[in-house]
Amino acid sequence: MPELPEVEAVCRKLRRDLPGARIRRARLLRAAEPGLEKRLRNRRIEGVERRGKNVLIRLEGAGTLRVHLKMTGNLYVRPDGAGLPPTARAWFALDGGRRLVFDDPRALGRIELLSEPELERLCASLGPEPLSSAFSPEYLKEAARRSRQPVKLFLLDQGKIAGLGNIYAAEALHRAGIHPRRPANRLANQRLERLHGAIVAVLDLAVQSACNAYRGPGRYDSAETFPVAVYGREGLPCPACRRPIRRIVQAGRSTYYCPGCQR
DNA sequence: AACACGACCTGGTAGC
DNA sequence: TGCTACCAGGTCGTGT
Repeated sequence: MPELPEVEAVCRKLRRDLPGARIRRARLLRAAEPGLEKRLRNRRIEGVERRGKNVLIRLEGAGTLRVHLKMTGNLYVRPDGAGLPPTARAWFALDGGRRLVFDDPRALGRIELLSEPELERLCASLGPEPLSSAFSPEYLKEAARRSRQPVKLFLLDQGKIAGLGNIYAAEALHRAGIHPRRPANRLANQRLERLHGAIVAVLDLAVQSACNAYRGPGRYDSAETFPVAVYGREGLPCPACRRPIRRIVQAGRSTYYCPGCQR
């Protein structure tokens, strides 16, 4: 799924097409409550934003459409004639003969309409944006100090940092030379500063990769261009020290790391 | 508080 | 070929 970088790429593309467009008709097959369709009719789209892994589409006088892509969701604008993939879970007829399509093979993604207070509550439940100034080394030190969680799980907690997911958390830990099982509150300040830099560097690069990796309808192929060091590479040599990458399971999810580089 | 685990869903692939 | 088992970039609710 899309983690922050892929969601950011989706938002940037939508931002070229959506602002100012009007929703003529909405079809929500299984991604939202059916009553939503009527409430979206003839609404004008004001803008597109991202918060963590959420796509936020602001509607004039009607609140904000929140789209969560979960594992396999994608959101894009196509001409009407382009047809719908069989896994399209929702689409929105726009003016100008275009369609906003929510494609989600695994059907875990969700669309909901949030009122202003609901939107505020959502945003308040999320930690700082890792690519904003709110995510400082000082913030990371303070947050880590209060958590005894293994650092990998700490990084996945959206309430602490918004937008990191399984791939880039593992990649950031590898760059920072930190073992994923190490408790967050037992990391020295210097190592947390290094982790902070690694998170920002990994996400910056991944956003670039995700934005450049556009290959065609509904694909997010950042993995094609992002230089993955550990994720999904069990048994393959670490690019830094050549020792074989290990896979462990934390909270039911795979974590990949290098036993040589990460302590 | 912290952690494991199942649920939500479908599809791709490795192994027999 | 065809079946099964397991895996998957996320999150939430429940139980210990």
